[in-house]
Amino acid sequence: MVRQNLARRAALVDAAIEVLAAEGARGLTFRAVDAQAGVPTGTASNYFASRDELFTQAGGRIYERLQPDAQTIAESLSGPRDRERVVRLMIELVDRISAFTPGYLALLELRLEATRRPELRAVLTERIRADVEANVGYHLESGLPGDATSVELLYLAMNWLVVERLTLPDVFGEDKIRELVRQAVERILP
Amino acid sequence: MVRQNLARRAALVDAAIEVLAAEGARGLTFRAVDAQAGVPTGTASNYFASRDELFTQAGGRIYERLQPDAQTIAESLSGPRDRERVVRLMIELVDRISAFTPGYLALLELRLEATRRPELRAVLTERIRADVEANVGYHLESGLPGDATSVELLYLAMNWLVVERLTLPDVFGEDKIRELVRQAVERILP
DNA sequence: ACCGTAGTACTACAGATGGAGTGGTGTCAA
DNA sequence: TTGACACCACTCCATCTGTAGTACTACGGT
Repeated sequence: MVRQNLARRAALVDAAIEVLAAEGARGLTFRAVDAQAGVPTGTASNYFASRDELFTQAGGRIYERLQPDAQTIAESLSGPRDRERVVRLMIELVDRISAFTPGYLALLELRLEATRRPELRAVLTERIRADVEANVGYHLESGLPGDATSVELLYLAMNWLVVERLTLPDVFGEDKIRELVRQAVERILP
Repeated sequence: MVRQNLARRAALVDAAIEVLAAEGARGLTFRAVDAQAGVPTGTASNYFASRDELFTQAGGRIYERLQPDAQTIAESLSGPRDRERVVRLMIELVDRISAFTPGYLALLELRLEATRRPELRAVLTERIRADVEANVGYHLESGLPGDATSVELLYLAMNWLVVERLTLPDVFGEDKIRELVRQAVERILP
């Protein structure tokens, strides 16, 4: 029988994210999720019909957890709308993502797994397209400098910057990363 | 006994790259390499002392195979040194990487695996740092427009663009990708 | 206060897969 | 003849899935 305990279901999905980051996509098994969540063996089996469901639900959940909280958004809407503000927003973005390292690594694992699972690919494509569009829309409405293309280019650069930082931190140092964020904004924005 | 047949060893490393792309890091096993290379079970065990060695050797090999060939380099050194040339170089870069999809996907798998294997992390850090430096050096010496930071920013943007293209091709379409390459160059270069 | 029922938590087991490591045999060439 | 190698076989071990079954808990009805 499929279990309905929503708190436990959420805890299992969060555990799945941790497992993805720590063990990779192929390590995402019912057993591993059980262990990570600290619940008895067999529990995840009772909550998810298949591994595929584990992947798609993790993919749906990660984006919720990577979003800025209300306070961060509110702060970003105050003050001058200049390039310096965008620099600070981007630094905040990179730091926020880095603070949820397992989530971002899990997202990369899911992207790679999406090349093998059509259903997961559909979920991620939908989420990420919406995220990019939301960022563009937010940026344009807020009166910050830069057009849609600027936002997309910043999206590209910031994403890979985070990849570098999280996977091979010694390629660029911390200082260099901050500097690259600043330079990216200053050169990409008109 | 450790085997010395270099041709076969190379074939096994190349097979390892294919396995990484197709099965993920955790799927990189001696058995899987044997199967991919079409050699009898147990062969990879005779050539590599451990899975770790398989990872590091794959990491070392991928970058050789992602480099442009001599002809491409020669062509890039002829003609005018303007932004349009850089646009074409970047499009060539993105297409060349996309043409070796398993290699790039394997590299992503290796980056993720590097968060768990210090030895692999050291190898990749070394290779990638050298690659970035080489690109910067090449760019500056060739008289193309743009400074070191420009090259680094293009590196960031192009890498994630390839990630998008290879993992979730429907987020941006093909045309959009070309357009983003062009826009990246035009905005990042002075 | 009692009891039945539904939904869960937890345990256990059956069945199956797949991989690591190693030893041995046959082959070929110097 | 000797050394290196291709190929094959076998043992041991770790792990996963799927499901059945038991124990617990809360809650509504009486």
